Amino acid sequence: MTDEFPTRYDPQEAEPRIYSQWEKSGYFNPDRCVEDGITSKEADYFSLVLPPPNVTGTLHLGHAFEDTVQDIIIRYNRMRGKRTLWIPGTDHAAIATQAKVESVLNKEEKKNRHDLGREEFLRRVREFAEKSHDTIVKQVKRIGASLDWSREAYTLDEKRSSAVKIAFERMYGLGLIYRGARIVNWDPRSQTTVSDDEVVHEETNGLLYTFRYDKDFPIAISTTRPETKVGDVAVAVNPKDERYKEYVGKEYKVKFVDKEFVIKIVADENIDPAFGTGAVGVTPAHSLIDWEIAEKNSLPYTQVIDEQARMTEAAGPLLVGKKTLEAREIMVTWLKQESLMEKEEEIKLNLSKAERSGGTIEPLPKLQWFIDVGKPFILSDSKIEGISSGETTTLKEIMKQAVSGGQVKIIPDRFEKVYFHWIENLRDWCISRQLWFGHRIPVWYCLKCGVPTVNAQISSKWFLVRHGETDDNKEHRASGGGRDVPLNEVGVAQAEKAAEILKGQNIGLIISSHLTRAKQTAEIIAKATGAEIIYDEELRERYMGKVEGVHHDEIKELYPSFWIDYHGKSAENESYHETGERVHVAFKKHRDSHDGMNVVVVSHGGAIRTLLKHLKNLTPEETLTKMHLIPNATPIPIDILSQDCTNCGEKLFEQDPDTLDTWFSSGMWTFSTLGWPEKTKDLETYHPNSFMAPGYEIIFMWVARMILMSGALIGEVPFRTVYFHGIVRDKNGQKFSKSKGNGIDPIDMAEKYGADALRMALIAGASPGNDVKFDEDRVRGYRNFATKIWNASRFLVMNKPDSARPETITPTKKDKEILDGFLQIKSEVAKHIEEFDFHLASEKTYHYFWHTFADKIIEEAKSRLKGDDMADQWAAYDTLEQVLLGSLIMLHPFMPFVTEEIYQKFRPEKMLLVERWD
RNA sequence: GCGCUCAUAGCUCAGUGGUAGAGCGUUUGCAUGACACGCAAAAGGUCCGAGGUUCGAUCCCUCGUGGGCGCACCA
Repeated sequence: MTDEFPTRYDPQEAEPRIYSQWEKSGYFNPDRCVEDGITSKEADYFSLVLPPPNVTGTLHLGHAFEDTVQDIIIRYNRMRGKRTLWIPGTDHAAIATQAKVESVLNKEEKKNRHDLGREEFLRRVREFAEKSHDTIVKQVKRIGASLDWSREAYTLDEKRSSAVKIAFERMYGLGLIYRGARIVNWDPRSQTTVSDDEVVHEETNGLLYTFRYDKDFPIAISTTRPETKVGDVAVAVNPKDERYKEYVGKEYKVKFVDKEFVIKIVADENIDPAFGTGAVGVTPAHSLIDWEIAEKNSLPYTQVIDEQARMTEAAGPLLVGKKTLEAREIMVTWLKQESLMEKEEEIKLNLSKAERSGGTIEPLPKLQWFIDVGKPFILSDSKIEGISSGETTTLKEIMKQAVSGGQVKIIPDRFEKVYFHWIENLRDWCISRQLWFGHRIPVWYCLKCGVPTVNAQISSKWFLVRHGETDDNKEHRASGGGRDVPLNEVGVAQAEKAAEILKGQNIGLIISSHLTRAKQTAEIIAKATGAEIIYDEELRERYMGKVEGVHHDEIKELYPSFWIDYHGKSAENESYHETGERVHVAFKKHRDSHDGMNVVVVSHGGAIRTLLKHLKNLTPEETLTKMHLIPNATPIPIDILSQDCTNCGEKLFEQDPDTLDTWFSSGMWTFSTLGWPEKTKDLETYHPNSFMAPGYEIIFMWVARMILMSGALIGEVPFRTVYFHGIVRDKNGQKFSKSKGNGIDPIDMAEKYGADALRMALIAGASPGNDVKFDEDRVRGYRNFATKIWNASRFLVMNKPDSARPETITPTKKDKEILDGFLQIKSEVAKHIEEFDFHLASEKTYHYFWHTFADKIIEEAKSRLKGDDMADQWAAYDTLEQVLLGSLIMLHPFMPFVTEEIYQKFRPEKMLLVERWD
């Protein structure tokens, strides 16, 4: 017996073996438990869903901690006989993952995402995400998390994508999602908008400048950003401010920098008379507050900063094209030269930064999609306490009610205050992101009139493809319908890349220009897609007459209007106008005769450009100046929807290029994982979730959004209890982060000391909502504890009485006391778990096992086991065994591996995982 | 500015209205037939400061000091 019970337990060997045994049993899946009669069909449910880790790399100790908390409660409830479901999954984490891949790309290949193009970049991101996913799954399993892998989900998988689409449509239909021009937080570094919650404030030292627009202007204003002042339209003062009362309502013409302005004096409550001069220059385009003041007073706006954080043309010749900081210096110098500067003083100010990229947020007016949190709508089917079905409510109200009505219990309760406070200050949620990785916004704009269609299915897709590169292209020679040159090497590679992209698009037909460069491109695509090619000369490039093959610079000299005159024919060429007409007619003909299939059209730069002029209803000027040149071998998708444009009846659409805020899909996590929008059995059975264990740092980003989405879409709260755990920090209280290099891989800890030890170390010192400082010494301590459990069990095996087990064992008074004592502890532990005091529960089991069971009970039993009284030997042993097995049950949620391993040595036919606690 | 939170043994942290606990560390014995990742014993704390409530406070209240964090403003 001692052969198979060495003095040391080896977690590294045992843990993976035990995990796969559990997996094979299928008992992580509640359906299986019911089938095998382990769980009653009528039993209560207990469900939770794993907060999906971001596929940005690997898990850290914080995840291990989070997983442990959940695993404890799920194992406990499973052993209590409930139908327990814990669903695993991962989050695509749009901005975080994209940023990660971009930074790798930049480091390793010195490229940005635009160098690769949308499709290729996304392929790389997916590849990366998949790798991360695999690592993450391995890690989660190593920790011992008893997740039902058969239900694994991903926020970007097919089911979740379709759920997102339907959610968007429904919320749009309810008027909860709208498109509007508003001031948004623009991150110039990652070139996207971000939500208010993704902005962090950093205190910095700044200068407050006080100046006048010109000498005759009656009021001096204060600002920290003089460069934005060229976008001013008004000066706002407090209505009670006596100094300025006489000016309110008046308009002044000013000459400022090199522009003429009209500045109106307005009154606004929000202005603090004590700050600066008590007068503020109102810059609606670059400040949210100013935007609101402008709205109230019907003032116009001038955008003077662009998406690159550079000054626009509207900023005037002195500043145009300059970075904002440069522009600031220029402004300050100018103000001083003109003697308009009255004061400069140092002040502290908060700089807004994008949480992910660190870019300085630039508030800009942009046309974006928003969720309206204050809009009244009818919640048709409500199970939310305090809001009845059919009642008019708002998203804010739902979020408030869910918690104040007690349906969502927040632990620890101090976070309720934080939650309510956030809701009070909540503004509309900007959900569109200018990122590539994520759920594409399910909105199509009519190519012709631009009107959006939301509730739509794609019935077929057309792709316009310009041929790959030729030597003419490379050497900047005009290459029209009169020249027939082949692809060069680069061009072939480009065509192959395009073919790769189109391969997955179920292409039914390729229609190509007959010119060699197009033909070659089409053939490469045909090979990859298996589609047939038909040729149409009408799709040829614009005929360039006398300049065919001539270098672009030379053309500019010879025929200056050649590239810019839409109707020009000066080089005996075909005009752009003529080309467009020709190609458009051809395109229309093909469109009509190849309905319902996905088609690739291979043509040329000028031809596609002028075709798009017709399709998009552009002016000649827009076509030639504003529209970008068509890149080689990059498919331009055009969607044909199941319905025509409701505004103009046209059939061709392009999808909104933006993607959704990643929290939009994570907000649906509790029900999208259960199969929503289908009315699945899972959804009916397991929603709302019983429990949820996120970190308190995502209370707004995620938890509030889950309550919002769940309320809006299914009229339910997402979960009953939300338990906020703290952040795991290093020994010195620092957050773990890659940049600090203090990261610890939970796998390393599990390999070194065992997952059981790691779990105990994480959970034992952690009261709800408080941060945990991680100390390897503690892990070692609990590794020792695992060994203690092991050896106490070993003692029992070695000291089992030799005689035959008697029919009946009569416990002594002492035995009864011991058993009563144990049951007392066990019920206390159960109570702690049920009250989510996992730290108390784990410490109590620890203390009992070591210092009561091992140190006292076993020690005291030794003399009885060695005594002469056979019956008493058995009585003593039987008590020990009962307490041991009971303790293993009690310890199992915390230390699942070692307890399972030992339990099966005593009860080979059983599995502790599904043994009953009571 | 508003709010939250923490301050307990050398370190990291639990905890309680009746003068305190764990892990690691330290000291002293022990190779005691389960376990040296152990056993037995021990040292070590005016439970941040001041005041209040109470028969009694480390725990409740007020103020203060010093950390951490959130939110808002930031012209």
